[in-house]
Amino acid sequence: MSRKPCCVGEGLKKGAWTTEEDKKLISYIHEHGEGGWRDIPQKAGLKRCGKSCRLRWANYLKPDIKRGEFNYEEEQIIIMLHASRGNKWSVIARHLPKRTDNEIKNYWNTHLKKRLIDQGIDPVTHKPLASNPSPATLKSSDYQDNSSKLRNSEEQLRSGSTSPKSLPPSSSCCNLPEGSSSDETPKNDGSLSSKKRCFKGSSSTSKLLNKVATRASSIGNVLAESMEGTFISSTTLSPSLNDDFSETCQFQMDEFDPFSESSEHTIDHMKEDISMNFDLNNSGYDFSQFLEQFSNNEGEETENIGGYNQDLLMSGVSSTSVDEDNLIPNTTGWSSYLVDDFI
DNA sequence: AACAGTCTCAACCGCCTCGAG
DNA sequence: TCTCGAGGCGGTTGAGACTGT
Repeated sequence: MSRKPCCVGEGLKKGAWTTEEDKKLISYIHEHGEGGWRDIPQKAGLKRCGKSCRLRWANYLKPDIKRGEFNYEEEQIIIMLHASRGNKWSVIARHLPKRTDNEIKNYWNTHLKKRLIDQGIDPVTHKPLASNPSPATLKSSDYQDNSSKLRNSEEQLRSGSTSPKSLPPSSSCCNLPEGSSSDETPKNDGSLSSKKRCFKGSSSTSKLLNKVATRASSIGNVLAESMEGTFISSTTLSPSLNDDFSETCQFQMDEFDPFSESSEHTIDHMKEDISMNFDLNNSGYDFSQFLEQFSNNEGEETENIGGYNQDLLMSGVSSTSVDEDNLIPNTTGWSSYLVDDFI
């Protein structure tokens, strides 16, 4: 059954919006509020499709939209959530306040996806591609050289003094002086592409992405199972989450600490997402227990130095691959943990 | 300086979901 | 229960910006 198009394109304008059109739309919505999109073009004096108006408002004009580049932590959230939810951009957007699904989708397609591929990680499955060049091409000296820079850059990120594109690996690989690129807006000064190319060549980035992918894969599997309801049926949850589950997750809620507001927000939405897919009350599942379990696993995190845990990545059931020698104690946060492991 | 290739992202398209009648 | 329409969503496109030669 074919549907009638939402707007019959008689005299309707398409393409880029002009400032004048933006003003009209903003003015109208400020006065009348959102909704009734089909009628808005006529009432606002716009020769646009209602759908186009809604998109323009939602993706660009809405006052609480955070524009500009994604910061480091936002990237981690996107990667993790993509691992668990796939291309559910609207769901991912709910975990990133003030970001639109369209923006996240674009950022994934133009940046994150390519970077994962470059590092030998399948952006769809978040598992290694058939031939993963990353670990073999990484030099341990690279990690050491970059570790301090990574810390500095991350501090900049936290303080909001750096632009997201000047991510730790990016800035360090380019050997740019501290701060030289941090306050630039690539889109304005044309430096975006050069930075991007630097990023691709970063060995520390390889490591970082592998670690992120590892976590993404882990939390992705857990969340996916949870949301499908198979987690409850296939995992012993009573009286509490079992050890296998803990090891499988490889995910410590403490790591969210540096996210501050966003981490709280993220966790809340994770609860929401999971609760939407199965009845937590009936199952006896307690999300706070879930979080507590993760927190209590501090120190059980395992990684393979110089590469990443292939078993973990490949299987998503990582409990069989634990490197006891590389336990990470006293993780103070997701980001610092990632950085710490470079040392 | 000119051209070709590449990248980015705003915007569009078409399908899906959900609520009202 | 069914139909219809508004809004939402994810995939795709293409103009403009940028880079390399």
